[in-house]
Amino acid sequence: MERMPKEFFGKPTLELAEELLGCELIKETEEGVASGYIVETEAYIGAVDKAAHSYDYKRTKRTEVMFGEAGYAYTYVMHTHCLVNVVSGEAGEPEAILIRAVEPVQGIDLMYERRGDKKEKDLTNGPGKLTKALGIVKSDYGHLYGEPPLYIAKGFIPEDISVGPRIGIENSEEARDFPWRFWVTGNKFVSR
DNA sequence: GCTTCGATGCTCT
DNA sequence: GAGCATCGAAGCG
Repeated sequence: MERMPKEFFGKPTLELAEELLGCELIKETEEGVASGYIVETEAYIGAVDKAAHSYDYKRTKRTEVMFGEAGYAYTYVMHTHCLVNVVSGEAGEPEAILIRAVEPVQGIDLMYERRGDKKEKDLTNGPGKLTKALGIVKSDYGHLYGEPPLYIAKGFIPEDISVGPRIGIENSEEARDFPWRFWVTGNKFVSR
């Protein structure tokens, strides 16, 4: 297994969002290792994106990590769920890539334990589901991807990639139409 | 304190 | 497969 070097994350956000598809996202815990291939991502570019927490360079305790260098984890707790992003873009630019879906690879038994007795497809086909399945928690906030317990490694090369508008941001005016969602065409673990 | 953020997992069909 | 109730934390004033 080959971990991504920090330099991998040092490219434009939209480009990185596409290249993350097929990469393996790995989380190590005391219970064991769980991982999955990333099959769906969304880019958030705070400077122009009303759907982002960091819109208009709004700097808070929560968005702070997005202003830093690329390659760090931005975990965001919403309700009972936890969503995970990869910080991208130049330092000072609040940009990140939300991981929306993965395909289970390692520790599938562990995922069933965490998620309950569901179909395999339901383990990780949503942003809140995959964090629970992999055991990603709020305290992973600010962790650098590349070091255990949370990191990204090479996976597979997607045959075909689709691009389209993002999901769940209807209240974000023109930002809702930005084609900043990427997914592996035809993969059944994509959320929809 | 009140508002603001959206996904999950029911149920019903 | 569609509609709806429900859930917690952070920001802001």
